[in-house]
Amino acid sequence: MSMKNVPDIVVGRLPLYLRALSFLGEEGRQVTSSQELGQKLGISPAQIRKDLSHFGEFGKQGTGYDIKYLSEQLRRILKVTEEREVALVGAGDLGRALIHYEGFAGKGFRIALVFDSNPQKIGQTIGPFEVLDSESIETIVADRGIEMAIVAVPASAAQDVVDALVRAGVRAILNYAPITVKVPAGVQVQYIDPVIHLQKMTYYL
Amino acid sequence: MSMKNVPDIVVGRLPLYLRALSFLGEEGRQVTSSQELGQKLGISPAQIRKDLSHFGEFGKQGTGYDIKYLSEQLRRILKVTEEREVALVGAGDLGRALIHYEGFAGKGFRIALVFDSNPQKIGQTIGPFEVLDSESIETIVADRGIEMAIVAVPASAAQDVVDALVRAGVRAILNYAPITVKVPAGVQVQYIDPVIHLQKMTYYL
DNA sequence: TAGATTGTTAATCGATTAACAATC
DNA sequence: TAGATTGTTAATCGATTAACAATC
Repeated sequence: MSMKNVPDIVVGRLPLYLRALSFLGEEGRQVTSSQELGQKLGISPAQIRKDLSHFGEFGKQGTGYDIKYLSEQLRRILKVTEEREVALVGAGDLGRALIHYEGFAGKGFRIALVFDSNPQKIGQTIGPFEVLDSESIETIVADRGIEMAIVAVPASAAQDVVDALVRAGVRAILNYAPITVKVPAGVQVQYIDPVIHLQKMTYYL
Repeated sequence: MSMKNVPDIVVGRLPLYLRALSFLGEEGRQVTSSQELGQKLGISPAQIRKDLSHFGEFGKQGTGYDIKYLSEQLRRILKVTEEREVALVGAGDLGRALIHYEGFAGKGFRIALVFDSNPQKIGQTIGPFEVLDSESIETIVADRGIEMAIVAVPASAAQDVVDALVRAGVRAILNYAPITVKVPAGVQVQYIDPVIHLQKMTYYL
């Protein structure tokens, strides 16, 4: 199904295209062009057309791209047409923020389980969730067939949590802990660390 | 002061090197090598040496790098030897999580001001902060000479907040709102959006 | 038709890697 | 010394851009 050999960096831009298209759609727009998208995203029009050409032909010469159609195609390519269940580990401040975050809806994800290892938090109710014991990650996540997880625990706990998730069959992890974790081949990890982003910028100040 | 023309992508890796060195230091280690760092970060040793060579010579043949010394040099290069004050806009769940986040300490940043536009939140105390009215961003941030900010408001409010920050003299913004914002040349923006990271990974599932 | 914009090719540009002399 | 690892060069690899025929 997925095209032969699309560079990672190209795949990484598709979600940005999809997000920009969503905004245009919400503004009631019907069509757009590689030029307009590029303008909004700070990416050259040529690059956008080249990126899309890895997956097919989605535009019309002289007209541009139908926003709804291209959005559908990108959702299909990215496999976010359905909402996937995501396990969240860590019910601290960040975990709570993620539970209450409304930005997942309609973008392909839904938090389905929440774990924490703190006995004071286990059993507690946060939003629509009862916090489960992290000890049960392996059994519950595996039973439910969940493939994605978000790790929002302290750095010291992150590797153990990731190991448990991997044993449970999770194949994609978004890690908020400020540590590079080890995972077997075939398991993907993405990192979010505000310090890293801030430090990148101070160099240029 | 800053070296001629170091590629962005190289600058972007320096914080990762610094973070890895910090961990090694905390483990009591004295020296490391490009090979070990590469192993931990999933980056080739040659690339690490090349990256560092943009800024000087920090290692010893046959031995490797003194962890403390290289850390100091990287902190100097990244300009995170002192703690910079950061303005936080948005005192919702995410804002609270950032206020309570302990990972900024010692990494070069300290949240110094917190703003929100919700009258119910203004004046409230969160951790050590009184929440200030977003209307006062321009005056207060400018008075205090703050150059960096974190935006943790809904997408619909983000551009206005960014505009106010820019008018206040902020030159580096970490934006958690899922929207690409417009800023004048000379102002940097970094983005954190969990949906984007998750969507990148589903492609490979 | 005239104007606009795609998809694609070829050229350019830049980043990564392999290899090794230098040297600790 | 022998072994290890740096800093750097040159080669390779890959990504971006410019340009344009095709065509809506």
